Amino acid sequence: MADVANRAGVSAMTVSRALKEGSRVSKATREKIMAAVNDLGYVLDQSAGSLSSRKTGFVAAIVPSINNSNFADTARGITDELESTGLQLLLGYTEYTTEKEEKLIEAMLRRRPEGIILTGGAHTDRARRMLKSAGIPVVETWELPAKPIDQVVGFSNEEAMGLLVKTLAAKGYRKFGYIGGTTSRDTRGSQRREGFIKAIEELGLSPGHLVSFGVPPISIEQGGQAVVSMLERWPDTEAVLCVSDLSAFGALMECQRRGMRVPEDIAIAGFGDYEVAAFCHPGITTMNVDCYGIGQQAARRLIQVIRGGEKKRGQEIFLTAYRVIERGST
Amino acid sequence: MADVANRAGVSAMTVSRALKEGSRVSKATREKIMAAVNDLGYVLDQSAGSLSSRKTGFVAAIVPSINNSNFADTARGITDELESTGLQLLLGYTEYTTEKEEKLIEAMLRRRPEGIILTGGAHTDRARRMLKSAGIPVVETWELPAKPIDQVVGFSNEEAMGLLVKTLAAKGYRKFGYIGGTTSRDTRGSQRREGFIKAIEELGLSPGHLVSFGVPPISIEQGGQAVVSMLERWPDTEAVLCVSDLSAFGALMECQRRGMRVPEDIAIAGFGDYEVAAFCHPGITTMNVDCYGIGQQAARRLIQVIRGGEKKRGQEIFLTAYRVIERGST
DNA sequence: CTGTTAGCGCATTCAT
DNA sequence: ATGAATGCGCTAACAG
Repeated sequence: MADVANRAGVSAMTVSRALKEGSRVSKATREKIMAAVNDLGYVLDQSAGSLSSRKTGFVAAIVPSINNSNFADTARGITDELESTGLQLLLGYTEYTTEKEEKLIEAMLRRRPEGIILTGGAHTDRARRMLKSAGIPVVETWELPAKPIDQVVGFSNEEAMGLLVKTLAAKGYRKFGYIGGTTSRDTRGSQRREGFIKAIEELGLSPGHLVSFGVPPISIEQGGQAVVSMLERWPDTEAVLCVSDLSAFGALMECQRRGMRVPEDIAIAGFGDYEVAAFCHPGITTMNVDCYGIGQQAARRLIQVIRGGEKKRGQEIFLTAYRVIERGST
Repeated sequence: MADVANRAGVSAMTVSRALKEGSRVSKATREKIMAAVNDLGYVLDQSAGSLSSRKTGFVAAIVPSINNSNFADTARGITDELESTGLQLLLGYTEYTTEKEEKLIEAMLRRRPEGIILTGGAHTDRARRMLKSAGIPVVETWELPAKPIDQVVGFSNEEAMGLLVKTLAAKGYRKFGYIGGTTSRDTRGSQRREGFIKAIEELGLSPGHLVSFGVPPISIEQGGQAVVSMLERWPDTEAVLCVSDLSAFGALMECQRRGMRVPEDIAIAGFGDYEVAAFCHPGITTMNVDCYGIGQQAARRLIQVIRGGEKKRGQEIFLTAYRVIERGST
C-alpha cells in the first residue's frame, strides 16, 4: 500500500480511504490512486485491515454435507444474501457428526467470523461453550432445536413428516412403512421418523414398519436396498415414506426393476423436493422445503445484528415454509 | 492471549508456542497454559497470527456451481486433502461466468490465500493479471487449458467425449445427436461438443445432430425438453449424447414418458457418472470422471509448493483418469 | 525452554 | 480533504 501511496503522491491513509467506498476523497486524488492501484496490480490486504478495524468480514456456515442439493441450496442462499454486504462465507461440512462440527467450529472461530450459521440443534458441550464465549450471533437452521443457542431459522421436521403421512392417509393408504438412517447422527432424520410414528398413532393405524438403514447420508442405492428389506419383512406395505427424495428415488427404481407398479402395488414418498423427484417417472410425492430461503433468512438475521448494530434480541425463531407436493408415486 | 499468559504466569510468547504444535514447551508450562486456555475459553486469533507470520493458512477454490455433485466432489477432495495440513478452504462459485469469477478472485486474493484452485482455463484478462501478481501457486482443473497459468490437474473433455462416441459407434449406432448448453459460458461443455463433432468426422459418419439448450447448468428438465426438440427435428436419431448425466436423465425420463423404449428406440448417454445414472432404469451409459481425485490432486500440488517450499516448477500438467461406464441405456 | 523486542499492513483517531 | 501517530493480536528473531 505504501508503494501505491508513493506512486500516487499521497499518504497511505488516503489510499486506504480511496479504496473504501463511502469515504470522502477528492475525485482527482481518487483517480490518481486508482491509476496507481491498477499499474501495480495492488489488492488490499483484508487480513491486515480486519485486524485493525476489528471486523473480519467473515461469516461462518456449517452444513452436514456439501454434496446434497438441499444443503447446497442453503449455502447458495447464504452466499447470495451476503454478497451485497461484502461479507464472505467460510463454509464447512460435518459429515453428520457433532465431533467434526466441534472441530470445524473451533477452526472457524479462529478466523473471528462476525456470525455463524449452524445446521440443526445437536452440538457438543464444548462447541456450545465456544460459541457462547465467541460473543457472536448464532443461527441454527433446518430444525427447531429444543434448546436454541440464539436465533433459529427452520421448521419442524416432525410436523412436516406428520403432514405427509396424513396426506397419504387421506388418499386411503393404511399400511405405512418408513425408510431412514440410524437415529443418532442425523437429527433431522430422527425427527422425521418421530413425526411418522406419531402421525400413525394419531390416525389410529397399526404401527408403521420401520427400516433403518446405515448412517447418513442415505443415498439412492441404500433407498433401493431398504425397500427390498421392507418388502421382504412386510410384503403388505401399501405406502413407503423415505427420509429424503434420494432414498425414495432408489426405492422407486428398485420397485420398478422388480416389476412392481408404483403407486398401484406400492406408493412411495420422499422428502426435500430434489429435482430428480420432479422428473422421474412417476414423479415422487414429496415435502418441499424452502432450502434456499433458509439460507437467505439465516444470513439476513446475521446481517441485521452485524451491520445493523442491533443489540438486544431474544432467542427469536423464524419458521420457514414447507408444503406437500403430490405427484404420481402416491 | 495476554489474559491467558497472565493466568498461567508466563509470557504471551510462551502461550503462542504452547498453542502451536511442534514447538518446544515444557510439559508443566504447557499444562498450566492449557488449563488457562480452557478456563477462559480462549481461541487463537488466526487473523492476527497470519499477519505476523505472513501465512494466512487459506487456500482458495473456485468452482462453477456448488449445487452440482461433480464439483461438490471436487470440493470435498480439496477439503479432505487440506484437512491434515491445517489449511482452510475458501470456496466460491462463479455460476459459470468469468465476470463473477473475476470478482471472486479479487475478493479471495484480499484474504491472501497461499494458493488457488480454479475450474477451467477461461478467465478474464484482469483475473489473469491479478493471479500473476499475487505470486501464489495456481492450479487449473477439470480441463486442459490452451494457455495454462501455472499447474493443471484435469483431462481432455474433448477426448473423453470422443471416446464415448466411438464406444457407441462400436456398438453399431450410426446416427448421433448431442445435447448441450450454449458454448460461451461452459468451456467444458463446448469442449465435449467439439469432441463429439470431431469423433463423428473421424468415424466418417454423417454430421451429428446438435441441440443447444439454454445456459449452464443444463439440468434434468432441460434435458427432457432438448430431447423433444431433437426427436422433432431428427426423428431418425439413434443415439443421443448429453453434456451431463443430469440432462441425460431428463432425456431418458422424457423418452420413457412418451412410450419410447431405451435403448431399442433410442440410446442415451451422459457424462459425469452421477449417482442417479447408476440407479435409474435402465442405467445410463456415461463417462466416469475422477472428480474427487481432481480436488485431491489439485490440493496436493498446492500443498507441495506451499509447505514443501518447492520453488521452481514449470507448467506441470497432471492428467486424471476417465473411463466409459456402459449401462443399459445404450 | 522462556522472555524481550519489533513489526506484520492496515484502519482508527485525532490533528491540520 | 488529507496526514501523522498509534495500535489491532499475534509471531519472528534473537537473547538469555
